[in-house]
Amino acid sequence: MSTKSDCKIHYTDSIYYELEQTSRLMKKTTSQLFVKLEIDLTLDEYFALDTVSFNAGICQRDLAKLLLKDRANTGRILDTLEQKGFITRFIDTKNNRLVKKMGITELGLKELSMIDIKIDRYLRSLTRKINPQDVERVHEALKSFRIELEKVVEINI
Amino acid sequence: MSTKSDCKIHYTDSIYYELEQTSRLMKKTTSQLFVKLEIDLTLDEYFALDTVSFNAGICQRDLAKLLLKDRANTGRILDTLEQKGFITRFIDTKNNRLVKKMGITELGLKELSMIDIKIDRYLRSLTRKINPQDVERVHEALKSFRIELEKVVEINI
DNA sequence: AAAAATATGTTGCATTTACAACAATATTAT
DNA sequence: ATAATATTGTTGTAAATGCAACATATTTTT
Repeated sequence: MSTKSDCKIHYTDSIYYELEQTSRLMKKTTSQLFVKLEIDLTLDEYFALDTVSFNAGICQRDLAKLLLKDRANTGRILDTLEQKGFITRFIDTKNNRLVKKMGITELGLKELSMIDIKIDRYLRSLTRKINPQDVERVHEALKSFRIELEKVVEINI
Repeated sequence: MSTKSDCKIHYTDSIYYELEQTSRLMKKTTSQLFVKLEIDLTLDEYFALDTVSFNAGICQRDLAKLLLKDRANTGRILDTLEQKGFITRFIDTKNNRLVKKMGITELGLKELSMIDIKIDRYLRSLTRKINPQDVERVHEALKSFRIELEKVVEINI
């Protein structure tokens, strides 16, 4: 029979759980924010647009790696962004191979800065309640942990 | 025009991103492990079974809160665990309300300890490569960050 | 030169997920 | 006492996700 005094580490006490929960909380907060501010991009579309904006001429696969999505999903997100006129896609070559590169449009830039202005106020009110140094400490700790983890896990995108 | 010298904090530099990426990596590692070890529970089923095992008599909604899933999903996961004979469900009352409580079965306990033995070896080989103190530091930092976050976000389960 | 392997993007599909609507019951307010 | 509200679990549904298979094109191997 199992009791709370087990020596075994249970799921809810693991770092796995803490990561999952924190990640979900962040997603939920930001998602609720997007609804409240009447932003008509999904979170993923916004992240993609932001990432394209300062990686001009990136190809889909490289973007997929940055966004942590597979190629199929990334393509679909880009489809909607292109259809909304926020990015343009064009065929080019990378290492002598045909790839689809992309860039942000004027309309996309306008949309992006509009969203950034909208959420900036809210994000600041959030970080006012949470000590920025704590956030930075977690961020740094997470990053080195993640980099170690990447050495162990095999990912194919 | 946006360049890499923007003062704006981009998605891929945010703590949000780091959380998402680390969380995904952990999930992928563990998921690959389950396949390799030929464990025929999904990750979520395993987490549910583990959590039920030391929260005997918990009701579905409370379990949903622990598992960070909504009630619908939690119910479906429990359906499969019950169908496989790893848990039993029974009607009881909590605060004078009818609820579905549950407990782990003998078969479930056997399955759980079998899985635990299987993955223990691998998890130890993982933590051997990553400094346990670093892991613990990240874990603690994450936890306090998450608790602060919970005060800000509204969740309804 | 031919064959095998690799890189890139797309399509199809099955799974997971969240959200809303619902049913049943119990509590609280009027 | 009746109506309104709240709690719990289930069902339906639309969206997101990841994986495998495919189509093309290029590089590497034989």
